[in-house]
Amino acid sequence: MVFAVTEPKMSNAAKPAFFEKWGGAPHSKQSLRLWLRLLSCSMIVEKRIRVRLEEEFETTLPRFDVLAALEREPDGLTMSQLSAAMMVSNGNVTGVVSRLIDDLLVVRTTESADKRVATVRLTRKGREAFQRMARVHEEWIDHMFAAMSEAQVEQLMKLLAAMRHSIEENPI
Amino acid sequence: MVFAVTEPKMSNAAKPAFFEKWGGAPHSKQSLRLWLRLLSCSMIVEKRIRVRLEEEFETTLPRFDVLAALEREPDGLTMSQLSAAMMVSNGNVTGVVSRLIDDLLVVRTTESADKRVATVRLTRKGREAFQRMARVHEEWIDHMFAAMSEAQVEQLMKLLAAMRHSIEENPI
DNA sequence: GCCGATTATTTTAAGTGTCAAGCATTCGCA
DNA sequence: TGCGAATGCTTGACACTTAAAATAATCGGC
Repeated sequence: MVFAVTEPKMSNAAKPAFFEKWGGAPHSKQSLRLWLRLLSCSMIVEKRIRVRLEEEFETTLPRFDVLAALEREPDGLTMSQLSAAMMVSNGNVTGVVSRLIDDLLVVRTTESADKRVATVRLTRKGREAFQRMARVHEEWIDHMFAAMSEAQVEQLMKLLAAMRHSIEENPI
Repeated sequence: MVFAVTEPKMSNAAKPAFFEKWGGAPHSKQSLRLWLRLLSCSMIVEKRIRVRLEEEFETTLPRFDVLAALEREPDGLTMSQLSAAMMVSNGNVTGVVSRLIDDLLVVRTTESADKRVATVRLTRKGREAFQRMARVHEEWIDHMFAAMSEAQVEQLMKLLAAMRHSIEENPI
């Protein structure tokens, strides 16, 4: 999981102001603890999904993600659109798509006037495979979060939105 | 993950096609949304840390994680303990540690009575390198979460603990 | 003491991820 | 019209990740 090209990077100019303001404060330790707790939740869920996708469908998360992105676009996506949608590098998408082509789940054509552009589309087999997986995938998630109340889920949604705001307002 | 990427935009056109078609009970849809939101926060922070570790220290997150685990154990850890601590496979640790040895940041010895066991320890250079990185790493995290109030952080800690409970009570 | 089972670790194969370099193709502009 | 720059994509080198096979050392029962 590494950053894609599209993510804006912070200039060094923004750094000093922050370090003086926050460095070493008690808030800091708590931030680190929060991050580690968030990360462990995320990693546990993600690993389970990976294992189950492998066990049930003999597939991987990146493959599932590509199919999910294409399922929403009947007219297909170019390789660049796909890599932007998945926030992974262009070269990475090439490999994942190649393997999906080998399995006849997607097709790649160059029907555009611009012969550089490759368009990727789900095949019927790919669409059916994805829909089968997506249904079960949602059940896994629902099951894992079953012990949380609606109120907790609501509250967590709000706080994560706040976190995301904070992250995006404060790029490193 | 595609889900993480597209999640923030899901209030637009993309949502109905996927969710209304495959969503089950309302709680289910909400669980999936929660997971996607959590994942996107986690991924953004993680990718930033990776990029910054590379830019500032020419190192990677797995290497940093190994050093962090060893820093807490002056007597070192065996390869198995290390792989358990990092929650990654045994074979994976072998490669990361090998590269750290090449850089003289850790040492691996077989001083135990049991000659199968390899013990890994930080070198002085490794300890100093880690401490330098850890200080800045904590500042990055603190900076990214700076816009959140103490109360929000507290609340989020509680809710994530609840989530973790739910996940562990409900293995897929 | 010996031999099979267990344990610790490494190796291997395949997939995922990055960046940088390379190859076509197309665009922009003189 | 033609030529250098920009664009879309693939390839290659390297790191990380897993599961499974291989290797090596120890343990246990006889």
